[in-house]
Amino acid sequence: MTQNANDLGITIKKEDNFSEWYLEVVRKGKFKDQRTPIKGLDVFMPWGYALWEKIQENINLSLKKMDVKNMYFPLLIPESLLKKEEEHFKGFTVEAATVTEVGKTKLNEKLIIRPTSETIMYHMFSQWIRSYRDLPLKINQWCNVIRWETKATKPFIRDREFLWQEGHTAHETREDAVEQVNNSVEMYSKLYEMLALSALELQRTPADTFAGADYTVALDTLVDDGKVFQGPGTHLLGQNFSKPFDVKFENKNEKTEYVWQTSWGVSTRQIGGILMQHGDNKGAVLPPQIAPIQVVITPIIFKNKKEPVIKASEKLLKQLEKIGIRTEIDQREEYSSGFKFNEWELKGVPIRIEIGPRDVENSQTIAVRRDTGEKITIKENDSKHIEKILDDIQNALKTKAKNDLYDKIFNTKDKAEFDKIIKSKKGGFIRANWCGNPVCEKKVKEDTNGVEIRGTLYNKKEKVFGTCLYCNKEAKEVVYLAKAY
RNA sequence: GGGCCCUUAGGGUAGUUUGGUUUUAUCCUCGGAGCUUUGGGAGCUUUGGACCCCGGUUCGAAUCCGGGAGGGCCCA
Repeated sequence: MTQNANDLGITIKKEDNFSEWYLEVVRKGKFKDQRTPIKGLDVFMPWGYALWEKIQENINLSLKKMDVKNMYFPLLIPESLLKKEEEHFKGFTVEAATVTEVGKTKLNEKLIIRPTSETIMYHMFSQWIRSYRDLPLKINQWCNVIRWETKATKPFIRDREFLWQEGHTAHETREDAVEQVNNSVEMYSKLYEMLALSALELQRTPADTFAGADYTVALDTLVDDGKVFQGPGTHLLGQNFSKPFDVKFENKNEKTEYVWQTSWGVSTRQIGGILMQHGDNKGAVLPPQIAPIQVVITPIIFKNKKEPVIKASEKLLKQLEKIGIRTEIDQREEYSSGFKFNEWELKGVPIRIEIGPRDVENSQTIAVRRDTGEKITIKENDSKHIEKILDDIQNALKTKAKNDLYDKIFNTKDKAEFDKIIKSKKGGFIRANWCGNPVCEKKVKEDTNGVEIRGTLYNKKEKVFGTCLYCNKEAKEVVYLAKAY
């Protein structure tokens, strides 16, 4: 290998310096380009954006099943509107960017670039909803939001601008709203199947609940360095917004009531999660279900032997496309085969197929698995075999993610055990018991360099098996703790 | 919120400590043109491309000082 080869590939090992490794994967796999003039506002490169499109496809299908309609709301929110729900306002103004002037004219009122759209949407909801016949109202929007991080940014994981979907629903009863929360959580766990990520569905503590919500459920994943990575969140807003925003309806008994609401979203942050979880020292490893290209065919072209190789490649392409496998032929002649192999490995395409003159003679091809590097001989016309390998890869990644998660949940029954495991400096989740006192919650985070209570299992009441991890008094809940990204 | 490090072509770097005819800035890679190649990052010829920004010190600044912006790491 030459010096050149080193520079083109991943030069930092995942196990040596996780953060730097991650940045190389993002850059060299051409997922994002960070070289913009403004911190935390990056360019999504086609390969990175294609992943987002796959996530959108998956979510849009689920939305359709739940009868949620896509809409679009304005980018700017008058400050007075954001202020209507006090907790919400407090939670978001710190990172909100505002528009204060146009040309040389100062605006009468600050316009806030949406950090999330509850307020602008519910202003409209109050005008649309009159009767129980208007409910449930279920809408979603795909958009960008701005949350101005002041310090550390990290592509996909912590950006100042990111893309997401935010779903918002209004219901007649609390029960209906809770059911929607359950449906949304299920939608996200389905998405996680596609991403081959494994997560705990955790209900956040009151201190960590979405600003203005009754409760929040979020999917927490572990990444390789043992830190927790927050995935999609779902919030039961209750009537906290419908009251200040005056979203009322007349029920069947002709009585006026406030609606019950939910909101939920998943962002481009997931892409970072995929790269962190599955990537290796050769670059990204994409789960087949989300990979924009699942199979890349690299014809090995020799002078005078080009025709049959290209012909065989095109034939295989057609076969694979016929059974719905996203396939591409890399016909570029200016690059050597070795160069192409490495490049597709950086990008994380699940299977590479090599077709050279020798293979054409033997009526076969060589498939190489991105996750294991295994070389598999595929007989001509056996495209089903390729399909099976794709399934195998998806399952292998999923299983690994699951093991990574469950291998890193450590049980502690009291303060002594908890302190001991903190000292041993393992990453991952700590499963412990908590008295429910927010003071203990706060102190624990302070004393442990940021290991925080992430919540309790959602919809699964666990039996307390010890005393509070901080005060050692009687515990009320089983909680999961971890250090967060 | 606190601390530390970094910024030289598209990417990676040498030079910065000790300011100067070694500086119209090194090497590799990269882009263009051409020829030869292609089973794990091919070779040759030719050509192109950079001192983050603003201000200060100085006869003279990539180099020293101040500020800003951008990038990164660690801690709360």
